[in-house]
Parts: sequence; C-alpha cells; structure tokens
Amino acid sequence: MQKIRTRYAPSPTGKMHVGNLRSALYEFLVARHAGGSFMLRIEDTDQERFVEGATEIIYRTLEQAGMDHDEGPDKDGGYGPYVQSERMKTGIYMKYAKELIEKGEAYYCFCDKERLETLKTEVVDGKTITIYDKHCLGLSKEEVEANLAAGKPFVIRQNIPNEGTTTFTDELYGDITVDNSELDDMILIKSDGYPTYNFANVVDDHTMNITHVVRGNEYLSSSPKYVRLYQAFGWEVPVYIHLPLITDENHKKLSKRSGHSSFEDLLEQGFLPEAIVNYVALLGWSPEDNREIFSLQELIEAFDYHRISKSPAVFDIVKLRWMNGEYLKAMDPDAFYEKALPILKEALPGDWDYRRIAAMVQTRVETFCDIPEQVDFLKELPDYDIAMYTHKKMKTDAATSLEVLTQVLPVLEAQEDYSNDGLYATLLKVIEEKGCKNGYLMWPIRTAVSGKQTTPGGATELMELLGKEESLRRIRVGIEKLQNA
RNA sequence: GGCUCCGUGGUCAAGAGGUUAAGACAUCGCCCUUUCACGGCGGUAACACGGGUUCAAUUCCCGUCGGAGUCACCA
Repeated sequence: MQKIRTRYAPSPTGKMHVGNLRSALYEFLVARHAGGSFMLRIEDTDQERFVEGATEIIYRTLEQAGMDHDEGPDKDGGYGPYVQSERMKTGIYMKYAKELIEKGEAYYCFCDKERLETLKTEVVDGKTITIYDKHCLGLSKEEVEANLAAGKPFVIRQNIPNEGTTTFTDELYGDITVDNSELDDMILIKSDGYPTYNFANVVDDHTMNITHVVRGNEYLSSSPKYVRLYQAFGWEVPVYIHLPLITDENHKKLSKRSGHSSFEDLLEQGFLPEAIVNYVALLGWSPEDNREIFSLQELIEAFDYHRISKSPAVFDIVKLRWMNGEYLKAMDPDAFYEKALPILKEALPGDWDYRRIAAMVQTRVETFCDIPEQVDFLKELPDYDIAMYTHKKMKTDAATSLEVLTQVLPVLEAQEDYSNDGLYATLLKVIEEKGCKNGYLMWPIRTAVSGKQTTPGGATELMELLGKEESLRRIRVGIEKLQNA
C-alpha cells in the first residue's frame, strides 16, 4: 500500500485561528496514525492579502502545537519548492494550464472587470453572484493569438460543460453529485500570472504526491471542480476528507475576519498549547472510549479518521477552560511554578513566597491569566462590604464576626509563631474553648484578612503569607468596619 | 435565491432497527472542608416535525422545517 501523504497548505494572511489549527491537526493525525508523512506548503498566490510575518506565525504555531512536519520550505523532501510563489517561477502552473487549453478543458479569457460586472446578478438582499457566460470560449484561434500578441491581459478559465453531472467521493460524506450547470468556469491562472488557489492546489497536490486531502467543509461544494481538473489531466483523484466546520456560539463559521480567537490569542489568554490541541482534537472527532484527556502522542495512536463527525461543532471556551484547568492541575508543581512566576512577580511585586503561592493557586485556576485576580488582595486589602461577614452555613454575621475578631485579636497579638501550623494550633485551641465550629471562627478572620469571599487558601495560610504585622492591621480594619456599621 | 451539507440535552458527544438513549462541560443540590475552590455523590435536561418501510424506528427512505456552507482574478 502507498504511504499516506497529507499536507497543511495555509495562505500566509495572518494568525491561525482554531479552525485552521484543527485542519492542520487532523491532517497531521491522519498521516501520523498511518505512519505516513505530513507536509507543509505555503500557498502565497494572493499577493494582495499577503501579510508580512504570517509565514513565521505558521511555523511557530505548528511547533508550539507539537505538530512537526516531515517536509516543507525548511525541510526538503524532494518535492520542493514548497512555496507556491517559488513554484510559479518554475513555470509549472502555466505549463499545466496550457496543457488543459490544448485538451479543450480550459480557455483564454480576455474579459475585463467592467464586462464581468455586467454579469452580476442579485440573488437575495444585496447578495450578488457572477456566473461567467463563456463569452471568450467562442473566440477563434486567430482572435486569441491576436489578443495575446497585442499583450492584452488575460486569465485562463476552466471549461466546464453545461450539461451532465460530476460526482466525487468523500470519505465521510460519501458520494456527492452536482449538475455541471451549477459549476462556474473558474479562473485557473489570474491576470497577474499567478495561479488561483483552486488550480495551484490541484497541481501541487498531484505533483507532490499527496494521497489524502483533508480540508474544511467549505470546500465541499466546489470539490467537483477540482475533481474535473484531475480527470482532465488523467490524474488519480486523492482521497478526500472534508471536515465539519467549527463555529462560534452563533453557529457561524470561525474566521480571522470576524476576529475569532487565534491560537496565539489563546496562548495570550493563558491557555496551554497541549490543552488547546487536546480540546480542538475533540471538536469533530471522538475516540472509541470515553477518554477526553489526550497527549498528542495518544491522539496519534487513537485517531481513526472514520470517526470524524459530519455535523458542525461550536467552539466552547468554557470547556476549553475546564480542560486547561485539568492540565494545570496535572502539571508538575515545579513546572507550574516556573510558568507562574513571572505572572506572580508582576501581580505581587516585592518579597513574597512565590513558590508557596504558586502551589496554593495551582488547583484553583483554569488559565494562567486567572492568577492575578486570585492573589491581588495580598498586595493590598481591597475595600469590601461587611455583608461578606455573613455566611449561613458558618452561622456568622456582622455581629458574631465582630465578637470573634475582638476576642481573637489579643490572641493573635500574643502569637509569635506566624506559620500556618502554629496559627492553626493556636486558633484551634480558641475554637475548642468556645466549643464552636471551625468556620465560625475562621470565616471572619479570613474575610478580614483578605476582604474576599474566595481566596487561594484558608485564614491561617493567608496570615502566614501576610505576616504578623499586616495580618493584625487587617483584622483591626475589620473590627473598625464592623463597629462603624 | 440556486446548489451542497448537517439536524441526539444549553455545548461537545456515544450509540443503535428492540437500550432505563452513555460520558464530558455548563447548571442545580448534597457531602467533605479552615470560606470558595479541589474532591466525592446525586439531580434537571435530548433523539426537530410529518409521512412511510417494519412485529418494532430516534436509528432506514421520502417530505417539511430549521441551521450552516458555497456561488470572487480569496484561500
């Protein structure tokens, strides 16, 4: 059996959003699961949309996601060049386009923009479509020669008959048939001499020996055109695997244009590349068992493309957050500490036990960006409402809290050992004497010391971090607040 | 609007001609607890609708409705 070859073929027009990433991932997985190879090809045939630095983003993203390619512009595998603008210089696209013209499967078109404009028709509320009328197909050989000789700008169009149907097979969606009359004579070579995506894609996939074309579902309805190209050349049609779309919460396709999250954005929002990859893998695919947490390697082993779903999936950042939290909790504490340290230092300048704080926070955050709000109160006691002292289950309210704090203040003033254990032992004694529940005592202290309802640790842990002086100051502030109420 | 695809809880999803229709996120409740969180336990919640085929359909077929994609000298 032939070795599977897949390719990720992005155009360098900006950041990679989640949909792009998922396409790349599945292409990678289809290949690697079968021991095949995964290739990177840059499709830069649109000079107008080209964005400086976008190619670097692609490299970086693939690397951060752990998807190493076997071949690409930076790794010659014998099928180069791997950048379409460079391939164009070899004359490959024009050569094949001319071959099609000779076969009658394509033709020169000299129509200008103005004429094309007249072909536009409105279909519904302002939406227009243009169907080419094959005007230039009627040109005689002499007319074409004359136009060419005169240097008149031209494009080369695919010649699709108006009768009959075209069928192609998708691995997931099965046979798809469309009437040829629905297929427009698409442009193969643009007037600037560059091939269109449609044409370059087919030529390159064939000449680069790609066996499985894995791409988004948005190409499903235009695939018959591609298939006709393969057939016109007499080439073997690759295996098509069209992926269900990833949508936003409004069920609209994710796109850069609409400002949807890119991989880079998510990284900035504190997500781990492994978690993003894991989550995205599960958007449109599910394993045989119920597992949800997968390393890339595990994905490669488990990935069977026949289990890819056909219906679109909504990108749910809430579930991504959960999954990221799982990764964070599973992280080695030292590794977590190292990653969290710069964030902690910025959120809490000064002399703090960052290692301790990191450990406290590790199980309580879902992304790294959650850290500052968790620890902010340590830096400065926030202004808080005394309603926070009221807690039904702890059986506390402003009055009981005032009583507790007043009672506990001298004890804490006398306390020398401000370690968590030392403080806990001391306070436990008070609790025993009072015969109350832990929370009855701890809740008011924790509230006074933090001004918050959620903290990364308990009352005594916080006091250890704050130190004696600051802890007592905060408790006094609390007492004052309660007295004034 | 034409064409194409899709249609299991709010979301991701398993499933299959006969099931109490999994699981996860979210949500709610309980337990644990030095609050919250973590953890544990449990609950609410779904086969779009209408016809067929069949002893039996959520599963197969058709239609309806709904949603999305596409119809560029963009990819």
